[in-house]
Amino acid sequence: MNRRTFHRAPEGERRQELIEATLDCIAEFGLKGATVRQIAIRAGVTAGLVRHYFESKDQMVAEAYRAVIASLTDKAAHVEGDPETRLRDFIAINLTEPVADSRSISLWAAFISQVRVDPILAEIHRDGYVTFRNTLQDLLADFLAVKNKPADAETCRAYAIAINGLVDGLWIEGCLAGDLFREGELVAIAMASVEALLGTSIGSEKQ
Amino acid sequence: MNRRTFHRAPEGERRQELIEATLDCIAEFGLKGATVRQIAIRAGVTAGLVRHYFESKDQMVAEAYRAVIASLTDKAAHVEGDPETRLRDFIAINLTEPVADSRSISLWAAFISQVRVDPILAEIHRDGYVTFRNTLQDLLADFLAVKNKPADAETCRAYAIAINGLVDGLWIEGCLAGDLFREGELVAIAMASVEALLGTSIGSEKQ
DNA sequence: CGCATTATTATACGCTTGAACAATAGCGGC
DNA sequence: GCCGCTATTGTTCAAGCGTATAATAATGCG
Repeated sequence: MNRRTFHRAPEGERRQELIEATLDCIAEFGLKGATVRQIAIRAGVTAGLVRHYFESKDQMVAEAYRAVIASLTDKAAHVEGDPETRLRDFIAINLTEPVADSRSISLWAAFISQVRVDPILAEIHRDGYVTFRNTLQDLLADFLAVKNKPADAETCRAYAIAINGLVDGLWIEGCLAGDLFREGELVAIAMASVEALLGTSIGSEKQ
Repeated sequence: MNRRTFHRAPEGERRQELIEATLDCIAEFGLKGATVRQIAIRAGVTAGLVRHYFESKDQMVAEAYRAVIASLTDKAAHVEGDPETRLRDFIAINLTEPVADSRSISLWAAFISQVRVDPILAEIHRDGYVTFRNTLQDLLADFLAVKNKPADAETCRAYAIAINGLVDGLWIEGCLAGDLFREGELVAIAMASVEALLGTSIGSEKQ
């Protein structure tokens, strides 16, 4: 009756492994397929360990949601360069892998479907959404200023809502039916659409 | 030990009730909370009855997904009038209740998160998406023809992708954070955006 | 009205779930 | 090199899952 050998992982590392395993299971089997046992197998540990790192499975799932939102927003929030470049990069990043792929949207959708059910997830979601749209709104304000266009708060708000919607919608199309589009087609359509919306070139032909 | 009294429902009716109850449970408790027992309670019957109407729970859920897609697409697919009116109505319908509300997106997201997992749901999804985008593409072709604008297939395709993305994205924003917008704001932004994208008035100021 | 049909209830079964807990193996400090 | 600490294992438990099935009440037909 021998017990398995194992190694004691450094504190934060094992937590991160468990969160990653949670996301893998949700993406592969859906929320209801992401059981404590399945997650433990994926992480290469036994089920009991989950409760050593997290107060409950629900808490682990909530932290996994934070990780998903971070992966979807971090890259786009850290674009650099002049406003025009940043706007172009913002669009391109959100419509290209790894942000735009079927795993991302499976994870996103799994959590969104729980937002109405679980107030904790709802709060995490709201924070992420507001941050994302504010990032875009600031970016647009800088861009319009450079282009000598009206950049009052109300105008920027409307543009941010529209472009946020456009990017989100194209992101979904790309994630769910990527095979229906040609290479680079979605990014090109997004660039052209944003230029039409803002009535200004964003230099997308330079790309 | 008395047995409950009950009434024998006409064939199709009880099926419909069970599907509605399934959707109610998914919206309220999430996919994993939509158990056979919970669904039966919601429908006012006992759990055993489910298997009298459906081969399995999975089959019932798949039919429920078909019902969701129908509820999201039927109204918009049956707009009437001249092309300009149809385009306006198409946009307005998709961004107004009952299509745009938090229950709709919870249901939609719950199923989307399973599309990668379940091939049957994937097929239902694909059919719905293609139909929806083709409806929009045909509508745009009619509209552009009336406006004496270029309406070749490639142009219509690009416009359909962009506007479909825009409408989907605004739909999500409205569903998930309706309280962040003023009454009619999303529809107004959508109309203005579509006009900018197409470079043509769609008569939205008449509304 | 009585009978056959079947929609519906009620109960049971085997399995999986999240959680609890005692036993133990790895590891850092001395 | 041993020892104490604790991260990890392995087992157990009650609850809930989807499904199967037998009993029964409602309904339509002669």
